[in-house]
Amino acid sequence: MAELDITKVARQSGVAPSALRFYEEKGLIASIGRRGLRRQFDSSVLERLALIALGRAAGFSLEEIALMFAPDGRPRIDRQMLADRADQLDRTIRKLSAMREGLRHAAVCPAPSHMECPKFRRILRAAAGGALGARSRRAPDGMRMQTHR
Amino acid sequence: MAELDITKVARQSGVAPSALRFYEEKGLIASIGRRGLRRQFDSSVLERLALIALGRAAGFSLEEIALMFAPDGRPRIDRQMLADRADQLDRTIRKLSAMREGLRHAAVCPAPSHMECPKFRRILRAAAGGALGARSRRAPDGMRMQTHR
DNA sequence: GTGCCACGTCAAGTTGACTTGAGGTCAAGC
DNA sequence: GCTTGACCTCAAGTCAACTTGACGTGGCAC
Repeated sequence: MAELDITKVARQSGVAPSALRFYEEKGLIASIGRRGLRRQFDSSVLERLALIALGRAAGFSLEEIALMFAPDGRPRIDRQMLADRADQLDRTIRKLSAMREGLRHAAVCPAPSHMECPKFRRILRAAAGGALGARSRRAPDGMRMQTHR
Repeated sequence: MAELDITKVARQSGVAPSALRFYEEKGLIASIGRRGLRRQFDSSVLERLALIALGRAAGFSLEEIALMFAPDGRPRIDRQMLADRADQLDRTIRKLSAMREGLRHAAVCPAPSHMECPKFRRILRAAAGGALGARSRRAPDGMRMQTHR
């Protein structure tokens, strides 16, 4: 395994150096040493970062992800937790699919105002019942994709 | 349309009073007046809150949602924006579906460690290419569902 | 008429995941 | 040998969407 400095890791992983330092501080990754001041990483860190990205994309927090790594550094992923998260993801996907259909309809709906469209109102009720009604359960943070910044 | 005070609106919508005040401050909802100090709302605010919830669930920020209401208070939803968001949602759904399959497989995978499973590694590469690789495009905030707070 | 309490305001705090800024250090090129 | 520039540390700032706290007020029950 080759050694990479933080800049190379950043370039190859797409993770900002500041984020890499942050991850190290949180124990999510570990540098293998220093060359002078500079952190050196084993190239396996790239795989680790991919795993972290996977976890984040699946909705785990960094803290939860940290718990998935055993002290020896190898992944120690709780299979039940994975199954639970898969189910949760499944529910989310269903909700988003409904949402997508709603948006798609609203985009082409001939009603002068969306509020006058029965289908839109139905979706609205579903959203009110689904996104909010689930009793103290927050709506997903959403799928913000860095539109403008 | 009946008048509701903030407590009733909170109860019926599931939105906390502090959040309702916050929404009013942001111009997302408007109170119809006061009874003494207390805000009174037209019952149509419930529909509005549902619309806000729908927008949030679809991934719009409060700011974006605010722009969807015309000054007269009626929804002024940009159909192109909806179509765009539907497409974005679609991409997100695809990504999450892949993720779900990955999790589901990992949960039952017989390999002693996930890193030794070719399928898991394939998913990992896909995640690295999808969630991170899209060049300066952030991974979705995720589908955190308030597990433990 | 008067006390209570749920409202009100406004500023500040919270959370997660980072980024930014100030000030310091060191490996390498000239 | 000295400058340079990319890295270092540590604290503080950012962003979104609210919540919390401190302190004030007025409608309603008694």
